[in-house]
Amino acid sequence: MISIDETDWMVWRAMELKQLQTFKILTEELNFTRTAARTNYAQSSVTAQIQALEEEFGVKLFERLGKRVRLTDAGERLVRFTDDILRMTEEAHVAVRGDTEPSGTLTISAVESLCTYRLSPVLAAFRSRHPNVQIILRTGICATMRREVLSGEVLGVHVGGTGR
Amino acid sequence: MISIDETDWMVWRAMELKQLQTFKILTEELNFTRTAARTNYAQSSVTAQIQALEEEFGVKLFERLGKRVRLTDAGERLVRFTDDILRMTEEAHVAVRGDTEPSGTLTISAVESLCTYRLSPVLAAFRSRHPNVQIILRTGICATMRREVLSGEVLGVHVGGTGR
DNA sequence: TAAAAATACTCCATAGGTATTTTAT
DNA sequence: ATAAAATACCTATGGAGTATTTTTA
Repeated sequence: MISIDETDWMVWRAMELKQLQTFKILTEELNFTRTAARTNYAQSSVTAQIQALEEEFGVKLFERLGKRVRLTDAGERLVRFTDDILRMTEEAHVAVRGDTEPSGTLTISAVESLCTYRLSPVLAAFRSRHPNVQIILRTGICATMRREVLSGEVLGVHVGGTGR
Repeated sequence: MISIDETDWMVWRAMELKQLQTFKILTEELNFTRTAARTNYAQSSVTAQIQALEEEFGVKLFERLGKRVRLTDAGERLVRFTDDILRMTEEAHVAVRGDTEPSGTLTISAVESLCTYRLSPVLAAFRSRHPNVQIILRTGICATMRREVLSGEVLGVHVGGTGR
């Protein structure tokens, strides 16, 4: 006789913060398409993420009533936790960096060739490490980097002062 | 003049629960190799996960002193959050499933061929959906499934009564 | 019939593994 | 000399996208 139990195995954890973030926004929007827009996912990706959560929990989180989307009871229960969990991850970010994190403004003067070939990857790395530092490039145009920034090749950076 | 700022971008969220789980175990073990064993990752994967966290936070979480590994101050700060975050995800699992989740013992009698070719994938799926159900197979040996279970092909299931 | 979610499929980034090198004791 | 972490490299998985179908108001 073979007995299968799970008591001394860690529960399989497929749920990820990324999904909880999407879930949270969907609870606000109650609309997959708008949620996709807000999260920069495709609509089908939102569906997939929510389905993955529903599969993990073994319950439906939303009722799909044609054009109406409603939270189920299980979804209501999850919402309380996700708010806390996501808030706590934000706090962790702040707390862990602590005081050691430089902030302020960094102004860099450079000739264009240097800027093009050397600086942009360095800045991308620097910025990912020190997001509280405002970076100002004191050079003419630096077309290549500007293109990279605008096209999103340099992650999470954008050219300021031009609207938005 | 090009000005780069991040103020109206959502903070990039790369941190995932999977990594926090590994981080937590590493804080207990203070040893990458043992952590790999406990988490069923390769040692290099543990390194990669921790490095990803360190990159996201922009600080070292552990001091590597040759054979000694120690938590940094930043690591100490993170540890408080991860405990809460991970505990909360566990609670979410329980709460969301609520009363709708079946529990108890499921006993199945089957001939060995059925068990081998049909049952084991079904059971794996069933079990991932209903982890509180104890499954008992009432057949002779069912060698194939036993092998799958022991070798980990059937995720998170193990043969009970043989001392872990 | 229109608006929204689910499905089918495709692709590629990357998470994770293996093998090796580096490092500190 | 040894034990442990980092690195280099590769591979396969699955997350995310596009296009399409299904659904129901």
